Amino acid sequence: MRQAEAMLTISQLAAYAGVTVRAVRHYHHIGLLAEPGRNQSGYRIYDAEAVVQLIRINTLAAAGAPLTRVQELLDASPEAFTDGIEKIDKDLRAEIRRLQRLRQRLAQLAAGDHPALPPSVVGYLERLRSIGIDERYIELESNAWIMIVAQVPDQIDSVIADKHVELDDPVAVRLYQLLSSALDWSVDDPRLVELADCMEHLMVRAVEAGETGDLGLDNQFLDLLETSADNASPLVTRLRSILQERGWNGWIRAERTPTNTVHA
Amino acid sequence: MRQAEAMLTISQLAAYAGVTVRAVRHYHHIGLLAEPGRNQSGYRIYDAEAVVQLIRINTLAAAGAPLTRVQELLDASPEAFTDGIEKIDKDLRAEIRRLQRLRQRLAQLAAGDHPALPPSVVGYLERLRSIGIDERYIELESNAWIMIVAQVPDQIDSVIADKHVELDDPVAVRLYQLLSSALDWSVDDPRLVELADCMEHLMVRAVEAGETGDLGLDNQFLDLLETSADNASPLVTRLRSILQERGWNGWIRAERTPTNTVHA
DNA sequence: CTTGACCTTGACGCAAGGTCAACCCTTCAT
DNA sequence: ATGAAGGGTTGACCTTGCGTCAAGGTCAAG
Repeated sequence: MRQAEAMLTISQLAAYAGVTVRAVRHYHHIGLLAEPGRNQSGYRIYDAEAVVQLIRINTLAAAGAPLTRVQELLDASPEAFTDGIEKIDKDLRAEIRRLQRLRQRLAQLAAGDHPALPPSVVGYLERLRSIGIDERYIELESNAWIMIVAQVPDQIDSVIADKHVELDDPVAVRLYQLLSSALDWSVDDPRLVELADCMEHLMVRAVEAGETGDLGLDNQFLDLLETSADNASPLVTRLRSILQERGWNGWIRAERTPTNTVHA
Repeated sequence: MRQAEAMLTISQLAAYAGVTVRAVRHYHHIGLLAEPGRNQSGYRIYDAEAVVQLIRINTLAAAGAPLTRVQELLDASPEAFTDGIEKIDKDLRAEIRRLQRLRQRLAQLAAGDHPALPPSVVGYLERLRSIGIDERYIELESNAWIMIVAQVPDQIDSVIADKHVELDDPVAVRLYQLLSSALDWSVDDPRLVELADCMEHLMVRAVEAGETGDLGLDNQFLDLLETSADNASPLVTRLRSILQERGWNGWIRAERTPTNTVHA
């Protein structure tokens, strides 16, 4: 009777330690918290030691330690215990940093930013935007770059550097502006000729500069643009035929005729 | 063929988005990410849109949103979407604060502090320590207080205030010092008489002051001390008989004989 | 003497994947 | 051309840390 007064029921214990009754029973079940004595009716009765132990368990578990690890720690020597806590604390700090970085990503998501393109690519798209390229075209580019980055993530920065060099040529700027506005052209728009001129100009320069287009990946990129453009508009068919009339074989790829092929 | 070059396999997709292949398939399974097309051999092939979507999913899920909630958000209007993100961010901030508080608790655990006693009790134990009480006795007190707090958490501060008043009496201080050192006494230690004197003194004062000991909880506390003391040492038996010879009935409780009972 | 709040064990459910198994493609070095 | 490596496919069970019934026994209060 005296004993009983100084003892706690499971719900009192749980409430004190800030856990659920179910959790306490779970801890008993897996042997993490020793089964206490029972009273005459089979109720578990707990003493202060159980409270202390349960609070220890809860603290460690709440900090993210798996219950098996908690078990180990509680059984360990004091040094191993503090070592273990230090480790958990380290993980905790890492987790906090992770969550903080995540908040930034969330903010970008909310702002509608395109996620997960490397900074170099984002910078390049910014530059396109700054020369007045239509947002829809940027979207096409963005998607294309995602695929490229997915396939060759490590070469991306050098590729982007090349693209920046390309944009130093006013003709290239003009080309992108035309491509962008071409999204709204009708099939027989006369500006297509100017577009073809720009392309030819750039292709000639590329051949002169000895750019064989053999990066492998740049080819992929061009294939890609080609594909999406093909799907996008019949204008492309016209463009292709214009260039073919002038003796250009591949569309964007710089090779002229079977006679003066640039690469095998 | 052109198509295929601009497409990703499931492992490429997963790697790009920073998730496992299994997770992607899981998302397909629960309808969170649309099943893409297949190539001739039945492989799933993904486009840029899938990458973007998967990164959105991963960001939200990593932030702790349940996948069903992620689903809802992705299907929701832009306003609902940003609202939802705001909510998630709020939860994230709360989680970060929780983890930071947890780091403090962990530090206390590592330091060997007694966890989860309210500040008032900790202060009281400090005071006992400061008057030279043995650490083992403090441990007994600590356990006792845990049980008390567990049973009546809201009255604890006023109880502790009373205890502080009690300790303003030098006799009480002396009593605790004797109790503390009694842990090492042999059964027939002569200082037990002084201990009994102190107790009697305090009990007389209590009766004079009209303290009926009717807090209900204070009684519990005393029962408790009594119990643990009983278990602790045969000295208690002697002490009890000494006090009974002097006409004191209950041990620590302030009631003298059947004739002048203080409470019903 | 009946409520209503606890307690008991036992069993199933859940999220968010991990981890086989058993099999089919593709590719590359031999 | 061949066979091993290294993708991919479905399907089904395993895991963690409990939540949530179900089907009762217990206990204090009106």
